[in-house]
Amino acid sequence: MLSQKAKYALQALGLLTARYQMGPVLISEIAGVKKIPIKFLENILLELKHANILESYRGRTGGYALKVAPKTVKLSQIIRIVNGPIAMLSCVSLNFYKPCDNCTEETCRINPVMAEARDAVLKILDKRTLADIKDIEV
Amino acid sequence: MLSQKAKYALQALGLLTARYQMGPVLISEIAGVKKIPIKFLENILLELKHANILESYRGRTGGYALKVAPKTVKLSQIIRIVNGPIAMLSCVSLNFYKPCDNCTEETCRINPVMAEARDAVLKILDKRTLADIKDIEV
DNA sequence: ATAAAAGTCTATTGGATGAGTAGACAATAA
DNA sequence: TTATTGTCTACTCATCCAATAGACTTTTAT
Repeated sequence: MLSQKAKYALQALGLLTARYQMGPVLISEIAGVKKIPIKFLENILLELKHANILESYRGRTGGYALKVAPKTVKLSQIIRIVNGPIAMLSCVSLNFYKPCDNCTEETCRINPVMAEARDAVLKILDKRTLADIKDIEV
Repeated sequence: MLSQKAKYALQALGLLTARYQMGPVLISEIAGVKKIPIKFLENILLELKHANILESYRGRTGGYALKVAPKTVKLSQIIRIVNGPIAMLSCVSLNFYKPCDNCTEETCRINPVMAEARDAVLKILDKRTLADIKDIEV
């Protein structure tokens, strides 16, 4: 299951996508619309900024905005940033690979099934972008 | 990511599948072969027994054994028992459905993507059974 | 009978992780 | 120059997970 943080991130991005190229949006506005604790949302947006998904402006007319075109940001990318690996086992993770304890990958029969499951999910999450989760009403 | 408990469960089931219809296997033997803490493994096997996947025998010649044919037990079923929902959001879970907070499923654009991802995983995990993760050497 | 060996079950511990908070700081526009 | 906004580090609190403890029941072998 996705973490609360990941859900909030996707919701916030849905709003920011709808406001793409319409100037920065205040953290407090996003928090208000999406019912997200503001200080928690700060952390999340900052993390997405560090990952180069968002840009921010400080001072009076500050706020957050999408840094790149919505269609260029895959959902798989967002989930990896705010939620971690997509695979069910670290030993089949493409971006967070780590061998299991006591698991010889050569003879392990679980590994190939989980690799297949990972590919199935990625097939979905790689072809969907922020444009697909854009808020309808802004 | 699957929990440690789920990994251990799958490993233990791999061994018990290889020993199907060969009499009960001691918890201590499974623990030894698979390097699983014995008391932890006890809990896991008991849970699988309560879910009617395993049967047990007490006393001198006791142990655990598969209760049903390996091919009849889907991996999706095992994962739900020892790890919980397969879906990434509770609001798209088939077996553990629970609406998200503040999430109106009618306008939510994230929901349908996650439903699609869930189906993709289930397509894999529903067609694979214990027979597919059976240990090679016993 | 009875002792040894096995699973059963409830409760507890310790550590890690997650959600959320606090507060000082830096930058910017009016 | 001041109010407003984001930045950053650290912290708290609760929950969950992995693992353990120990008393209990059942069964088999002697």
